[in-house]
Amino acid sequence: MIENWDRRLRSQGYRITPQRQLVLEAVYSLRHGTPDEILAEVQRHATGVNLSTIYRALEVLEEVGLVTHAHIGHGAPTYHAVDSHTHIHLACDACGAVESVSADVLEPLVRSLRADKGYEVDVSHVAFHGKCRNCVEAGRAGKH
Amino acid sequence: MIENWDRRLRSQGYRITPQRQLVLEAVYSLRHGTPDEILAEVQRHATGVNLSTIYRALEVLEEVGLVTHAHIGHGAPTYHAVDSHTHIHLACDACGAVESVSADVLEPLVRSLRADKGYEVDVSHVAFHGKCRNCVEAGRAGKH
DNA sequence: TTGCTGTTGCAAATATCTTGCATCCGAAGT
DNA sequence: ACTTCGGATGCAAGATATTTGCAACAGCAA
Repeated sequence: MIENWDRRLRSQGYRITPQRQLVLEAVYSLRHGTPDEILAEVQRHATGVNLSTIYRALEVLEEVGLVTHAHIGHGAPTYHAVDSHTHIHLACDACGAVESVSADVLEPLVRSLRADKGYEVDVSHVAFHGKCRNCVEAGRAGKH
Repeated sequence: MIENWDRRLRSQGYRITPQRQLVLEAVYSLRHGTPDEILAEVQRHATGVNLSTIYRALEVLEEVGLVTHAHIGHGAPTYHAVDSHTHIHLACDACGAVESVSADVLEPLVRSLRADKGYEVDVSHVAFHGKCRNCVEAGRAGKH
């Protein structure tokens, strides 16, 4: 897990709690997950934790920059850890697979949007929809 | 509105109904809108139309390629017409504004993802999160 | 005009996320 | 270690968003 995650919380006036640590660990062990999935993972170690606590913990962890989320699917945001290696998501509408690629591929685009529009892309939040190699080759339709 | 929209429906075995036409018109007149907004627009002409009909109509219209949707905000997908001018959305997490830019800016990226990963990006579905020029300059925080 | 079958409206069911509140507990000060 | 204060949690109810079952309705091909 990340260095000094507890410092990050405390320095913003937040407390260190078992629940927050569990949520952060869950986000790390699942490489990315929805609040629901994170709840399930957390509950493997602490059954009593409530879903609302997951939401509140994720909100705080995001606030201090330990996790971010991206909207990959329909309504369920996907949270993932903020680590050294920022990545973006390629979601397949046909089979549901999600692959990650380095955010470096976005650099030229990010630069041009900044230059032309003054718009700052939140890179960690980027998710593309489309079809993965397998589904393209199999000619599968993308039902979303 | 698009040429032969009714043909598109009928050729896939769907029927032409007033509701579907109203929804399609609404999507055209709002340039993009959530199911809720589309309902409101439709109801300016036909009060009795039900929200579930909007959802079902959008599903069918998307199926035959007359509209698409992108996930701009949290849970609310935004639908827009499939017309000659494909565009992508730049959403501002600080002020909520959404601007559209031509999808052409994505071309190089799309090509490289296709070449390197075999992944086909659904361009009409792309939405970026970040901060718009105004909010960058004002130093506003992006609360999502 | 008729009949087959896709469509709609309505209400109820899901799914997802948020909030009020009483209780609990982290951590700073002693 | 003990106390105290305010942030954090669990629970249940509420708010939003979307889907679905079903009976009545309505395209449209013959």
